[in-house]
Amino acid sequence: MASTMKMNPSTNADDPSILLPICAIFRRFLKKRGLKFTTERAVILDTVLSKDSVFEADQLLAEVQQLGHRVSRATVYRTIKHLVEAGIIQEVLLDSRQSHYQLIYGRKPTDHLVVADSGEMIEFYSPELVAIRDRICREHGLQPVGHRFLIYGIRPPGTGQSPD
Amino acid sequence: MASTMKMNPSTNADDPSILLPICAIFRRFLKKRGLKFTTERAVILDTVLSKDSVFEADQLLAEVQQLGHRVSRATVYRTIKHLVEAGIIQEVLLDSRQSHYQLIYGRKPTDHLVVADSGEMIEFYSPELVAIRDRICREHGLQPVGHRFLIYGIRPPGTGQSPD
DNA sequence: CTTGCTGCAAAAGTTTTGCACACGT
DNA sequence: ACGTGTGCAAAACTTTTGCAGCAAG
Repeated sequence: MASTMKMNPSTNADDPSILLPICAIFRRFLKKRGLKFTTERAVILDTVLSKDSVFEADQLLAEVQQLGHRVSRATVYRTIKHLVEAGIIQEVLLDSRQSHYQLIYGRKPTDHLVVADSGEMIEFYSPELVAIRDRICREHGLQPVGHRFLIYGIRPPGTGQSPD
Repeated sequence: MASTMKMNPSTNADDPSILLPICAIFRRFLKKRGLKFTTERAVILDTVLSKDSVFEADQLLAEVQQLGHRVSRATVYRTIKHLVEAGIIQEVLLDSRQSHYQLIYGRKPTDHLVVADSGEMIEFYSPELVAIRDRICREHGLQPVGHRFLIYGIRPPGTGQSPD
């Protein structure tokens, strides 16, 4: 277990000192583009920040509305796009039928180990993988700007977790 | 460039000796499940085999129809599902709006380096990456059954390929 | 005030499904 | 013959868009 960490790789609460509050980041981003920081965008951002793992647009909408806010699906989608552009969240390719997103601002890049049986997802961070990624990029004359590592595994027989 | 190969990692024509013809594989798979090997399925499989890289359902349909075959979109989707179950093709997560597939039977697992600017995709195979993948899986008590590595890179400034 | 934003509902795009008929085994 | 498969068209689903009124800077 030298290089992969099985706990949550980083919670933003860990050291808020080095980072501007994400809200400020977003406001600055919007201002720079002549866009407005509306109540809806604030509420959506807040909800995003409360999520500790991967989420979907529809789920986000549901949570926002459950909190009693009047926000439409269209606004959620529109805001997600801005959050991605602002570098606050990232699209995570998990499944081609629906978009998944993840908070990234101020977090180490995380990858996912998916338990094929149960769909359970384990986050991990492997600097080795990143090193290889960078080398492969360089070998092709490119500059790495991101990656997505998805590993699928099954529970070996007799682990006591058999699904059927 | 010790571990990544920049050419097409493997063409099925390379050594057909060790593998059953894919068509036979598919027939066997279908028979085992009490399913039928229809003309439509044969034509779709043939078209899949002719593709040397990632493809989409709609594109596949278009090609099949261009060859003068009367196949419906529904059948293409249904057949793709079987091909995946048979282990002949694999879904490749590239983009969350549309499913992408790739022939995998008899091929080394390949990963993709995506040039963010142009969308160009470079296939590569890295045994190191696979080794790390296997180790990470084992560390979590899982047995690796697959993976997906997607690296995004940009052309460094002054490479003469500037998009704008 | 000006400009962008929101909600709504309709549109767009991909994938799935129900049904009546046709075809492999 | 039986049980599946097929095409068609409609449905289901996620995401986008046009528009009229609304709100942030």
